[in-house]
Amino acid sequence: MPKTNRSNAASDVLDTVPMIMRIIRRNFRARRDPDLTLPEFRALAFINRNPDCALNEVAEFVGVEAPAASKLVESLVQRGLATRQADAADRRRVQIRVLPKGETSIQLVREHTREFLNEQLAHLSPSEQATVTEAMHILKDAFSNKPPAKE
Amino acid sequence: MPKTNRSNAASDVLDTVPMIMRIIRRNFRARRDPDLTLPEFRALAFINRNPDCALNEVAEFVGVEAPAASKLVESLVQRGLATRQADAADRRRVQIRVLPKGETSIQLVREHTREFLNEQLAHLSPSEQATVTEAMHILKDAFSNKPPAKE
DNA sequence: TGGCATTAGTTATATTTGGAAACTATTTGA
DNA sequence: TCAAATAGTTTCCAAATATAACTAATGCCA
Repeated sequence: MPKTNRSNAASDVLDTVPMIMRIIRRNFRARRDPDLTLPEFRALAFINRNPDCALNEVAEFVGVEAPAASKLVESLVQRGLATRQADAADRRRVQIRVLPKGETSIQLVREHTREFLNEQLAHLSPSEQATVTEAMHILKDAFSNKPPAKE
Repeated sequence: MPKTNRSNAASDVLDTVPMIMRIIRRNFRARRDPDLTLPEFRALAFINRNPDCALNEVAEFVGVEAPAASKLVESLVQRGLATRQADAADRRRVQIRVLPKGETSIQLVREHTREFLNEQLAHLSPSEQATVTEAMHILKDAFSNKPPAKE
């Protein structure tokens, strides 16, 4: 049985991370590329992180069924943001990739958000910034070392 | 204005927070109350944080227009998760509240997520946990002290 | 090898969802 | 007191999504 209480890092993460995420999302909504819906942006970002990914992976990540993902990717392809080609090894699969145009589109948004966060964190002291940086690295390791929680 | 930070806390936050959020959301999706959609859950959580809030506040938070929010809240009310009563001071407004049933529904999900995070962070050393906790408090302050992003 | 089951993705159809506009009720304010 | 404004709801329509059916490719194993 897992121990509870104390000042519990998990509770702090659960309080704080969604809060920051809401703020990021609000900022995103205000500044987003007007002809890129949020699911489209999310799909594009996922594909960018996972080059040559399959359609069902995109579907799972965005949280929609295969047909919706198919149309979503289709529209990205139509607009020259991504490509979709049959996998040579298994010709049922498609390999989806982000094209330079799509990449710049993502990075633009990302840069906006980064600047926004920078403003928000500008008033922190150097030691506070160092603590934040250190914590982020700790968390990144903690979560990427054990990505899937099996059951 | 202090530009150009070396190891840039903002970049670290931007790398890490969305990643954790994706993991939280995947966990949520796997365990969520099957008859509570994600917008419904988000609305309920918002109402819980903001008792007696108005409809347009819910709408803005969830990111939909008023009619959609109206239907959403209606469905919460129908299922006994929330109440909606006219504000005595201004009878055009509604005051929305979470009912005990809705509250337990939220807290159940929250508790699941907290346990999940706890597992993920269980392997951190006490000093690492302390760093995380400290960073979370720093970030919470940084973001709640300056909620509106000026231009 | 042949043939059947499975898998990935697309197309077709139906349902649901969400938005704009119109409407009701209430408040403001001139 | 009446016009304008505001909060929310209802109506109606367009867009988004799911389910089901379909195509094509692969795996399996007899």
